Amino acid sequence: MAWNTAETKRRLKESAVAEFAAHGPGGTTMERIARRAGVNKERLYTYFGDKSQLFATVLADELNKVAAAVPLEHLDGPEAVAAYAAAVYDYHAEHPELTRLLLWEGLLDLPEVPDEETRTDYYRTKVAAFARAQRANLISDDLPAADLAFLILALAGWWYAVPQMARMMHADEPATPDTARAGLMRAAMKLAAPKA
Amino acid sequence: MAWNTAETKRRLKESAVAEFAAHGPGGTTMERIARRAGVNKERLYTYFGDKSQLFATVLADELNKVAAAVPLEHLDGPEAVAAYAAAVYDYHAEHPELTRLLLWEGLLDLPEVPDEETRTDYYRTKVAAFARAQRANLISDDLPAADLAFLILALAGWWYAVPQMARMMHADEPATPDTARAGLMRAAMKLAAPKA
DNA sequence: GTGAATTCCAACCCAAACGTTGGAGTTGGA
DNA sequence: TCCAACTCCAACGTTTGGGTTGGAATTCAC
Repeated sequence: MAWNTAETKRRLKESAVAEFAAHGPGGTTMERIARRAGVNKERLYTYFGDKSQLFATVLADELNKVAAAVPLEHLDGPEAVAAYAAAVYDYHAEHPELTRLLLWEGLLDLPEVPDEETRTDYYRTKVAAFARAQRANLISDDLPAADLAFLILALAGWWYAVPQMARMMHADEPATPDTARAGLMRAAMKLAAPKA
Repeated sequence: MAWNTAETKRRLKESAVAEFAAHGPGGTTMERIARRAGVNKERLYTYFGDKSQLFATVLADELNKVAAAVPLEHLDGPEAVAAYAAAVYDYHAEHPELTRLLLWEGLLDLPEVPDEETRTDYYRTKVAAFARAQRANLISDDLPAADLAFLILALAGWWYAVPQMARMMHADEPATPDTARAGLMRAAMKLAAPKA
């Protein structure tokens, strides 16, 4: 059988993403990552360095995707903000591993984050879109653009950050993904609505 | 020196809360918990069972506090909702360990949570307060009460869940705890404002 | 084709951490 | 006062898991 280093690396990283997302940096073992990829453990060390380096690599590569995800060029009103919030919500649903990596990164509370520059730039473009819409009087400007953008993401992300709280708060009338999504859109719209 | 089992237990649990909150279940060692408490490791096992039992105990005891925290009897309008949001935000700031435990619990994604009954009841009272205010036409009723309450908590908690994202999104105009708090209150008020 | 460099793995080393044990000190009741 | 029960700890056994090594299979340059 021929060597295929690119494929081996890919498999290892894919496996690392899954394991780190599922169990966090502390709960993950190099052994398991390698086994899941069907590759010898030693490959991890030669390709990616030790465990913490591997974790940093995974964070940098994957969370860049999160920051870049869900394109946002033009916001022409509160409805567009609601649609954006819904798209972020859907993105979380489709990529639970990335959401979990993001939360785990938050818990590490590093003074600086892998690839902070690039990711900051991505977020900057989102904030800029909100700021433009504010200047054009298309959406409310009583919150700083960065706050507004951040809080929209909060509405979408909180469901995934504390699913147990979501379950307990909705004990009497269980929330489905659809009702959650609808409520989220309505809330986003209200946050973005310009004063009458 | 006289024995003092109650005090020993208290010290151990306090220490466990701090360690688990800081490093998560995976990153915490029984050794460190015991050392921090100035007690022998073996005490942990006789008093609390193994590591996972200890973690479950800590979660149950401490997260009950979170659910019960920030009293909320009567909401007489959007301003009261904003004040509640701010109080929750302040609570997170004062008890970062509990916030972190909550997030860690969320990441474990257990099918059931320690002490789920009791905690559900606490959350139920919060939702009920929102529902009462809605029926009295004091706040907006275009969102289900549970959704509204949950999203208010989202606004307050997201800052602590993903501090790195907060930092990156506010790169150009750094947010202080005060500006964050002010923005949060404004947002909460808008979510709760009845339609004109 | 041959040898140097590369990819891969089984087996190993060792430190860390979980959990236990045997025994010494302390208490309280009969 | 004596002993049964309890509190505590130092030291230990064992497993897990991070990281390495020696060597076999493969590739590629010449």
